[in-house]
Amino acid sequence: MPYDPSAFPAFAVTVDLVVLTVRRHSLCALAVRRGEPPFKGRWALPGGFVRADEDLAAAAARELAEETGLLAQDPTLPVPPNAAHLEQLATYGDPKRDPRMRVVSVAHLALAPDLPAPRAGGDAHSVRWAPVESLLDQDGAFGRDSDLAAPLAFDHARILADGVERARSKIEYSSLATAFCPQEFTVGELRRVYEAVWGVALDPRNFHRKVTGTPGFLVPTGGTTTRQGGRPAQLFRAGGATLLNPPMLRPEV
Amino acid sequence: MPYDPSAFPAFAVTVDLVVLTVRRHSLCALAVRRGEPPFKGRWALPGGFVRADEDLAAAAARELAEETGLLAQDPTLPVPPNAAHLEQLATYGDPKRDPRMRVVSVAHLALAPDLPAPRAGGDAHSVRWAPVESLLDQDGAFGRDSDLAAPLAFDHARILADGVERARSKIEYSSLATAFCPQEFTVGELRRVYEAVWGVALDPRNFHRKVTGTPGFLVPTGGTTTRQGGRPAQLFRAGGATLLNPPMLRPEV
DNA sequence: GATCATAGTCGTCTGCCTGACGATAATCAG
DNA sequence: CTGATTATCGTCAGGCAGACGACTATGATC
Repeated sequence: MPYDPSAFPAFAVTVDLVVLTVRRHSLCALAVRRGEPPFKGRWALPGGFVRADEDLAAAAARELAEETGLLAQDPTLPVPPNAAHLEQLATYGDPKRDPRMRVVSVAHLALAPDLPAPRAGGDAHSVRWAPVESLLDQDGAFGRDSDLAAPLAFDHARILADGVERARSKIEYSSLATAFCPQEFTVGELRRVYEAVWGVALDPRNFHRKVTGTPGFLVPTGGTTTRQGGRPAQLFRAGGATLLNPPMLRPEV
Repeated sequence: MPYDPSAFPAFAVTVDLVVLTVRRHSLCALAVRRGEPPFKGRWALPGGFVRADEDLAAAAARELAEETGLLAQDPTLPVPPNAAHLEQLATYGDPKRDPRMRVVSVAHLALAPDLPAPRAGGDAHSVRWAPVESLLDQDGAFGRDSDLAAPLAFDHARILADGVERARSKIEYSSLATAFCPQEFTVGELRRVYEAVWGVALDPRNFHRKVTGTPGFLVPTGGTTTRQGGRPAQLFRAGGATLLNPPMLRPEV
């Protein structure tokens, strides 16, 4: 294990972000259009270089804020209205993943509520929310006329797929699905998050029983809302519980 | 997102290994003694630089083979007798984690059966299996006379703790516990793996019912053994199933 | 060889949780 | 007022897990 500082290969280190949200009953990811080669004009995940004196999580939080205006959640602070969950996903370092040089990318996963306003910064033509199926669909089933038909740049399709799978499995045994909801939400809204992330339909009655019967998962705020139509629904906030036991298993195929 | 190859900070990238095994009913990790500063003489996780044209997984497999003679499992090949499970764990990149320079370490988790022979290569004084509790015990409860009393070098205690937690949670919902067993093993041996990893006692009858009743988890080889004493036990191999559904939840506290 | 300790294997019972689904409640659109 | 929509409560059967009794097959000990 030689440790001569001049005797190691130099790498570039980046962070790439899988930013997920639920809009219109569909799981969407943030994509940016590349303005330079390689893959110029293609869609890619947001990301950028880690600075020389910057922690990986800090770099991911900075990129997230630059692209979306969202703040990474700090457990020691009260939750601001534009907080997103941020966690490290995995690291991708295939020597050929970037044709120009050796780049190791530490991918992060961010889960955000549906943003009412377009993102701060960046122009609307080069950054957008897109349903994950269309981003992952390499065969162009979403139509040749769509500029989303081309696969994502670099190995970003793989990174996105890994991030989606992480989100899908993690909401099974944690309360992470609330990260997709605004601060106050109804049981039905939370159920639609599960349905969008898993791509299945859930029984509203059993779901209601499960989430309201799990101690610490939801705390009622006392208010009600009819924003979904129909009978007014109770509003809840996320409770302190982070681990669901027993988990809510997604339905079999 | 500027991409000028000369305009990015240079990082060193290493892989560190959390190699776990079960010996004498106790979860143990591989530790190496550092021969040079910083942290000279302290115990650390095995690891080393990623080579200029080497994939991260390949670097981890190489280090694993160098330290233990174990081969990383390749799903496309028949399982050799000295195969170990290897997966990426997480990446650690605090700017101050190495006092000499900026080093980003991609930690990997390896699960291996108890090795009957000492490791090939390396001398016995600088590499050893140690119970994870003693490695993680920073307060020296294992005695000042033990050279294990000092905490692990760098942020390796944190990495080890993350690896142990990954292993603990992953054997809940996967068949990964078989990676700690030899190719053929009994239900009782598998149960002792769970008990060692979780640090709890499990009911032998319920455990037997669960693992033999889960399709694809275990396949009987037809043989029996009495190496544990008592009534001869059936021998099994790991089946094709990798996901346990429903999972085997570890008992509450 | 009888006895004992040890480990493995098969059953039983009870309670909890889930999936399926009926029924009722409270709103809005016509 | 009627119907559509969503929320919420209840019921029931099946599956699974925890607790634990019973029996089996070996080696060790007397």
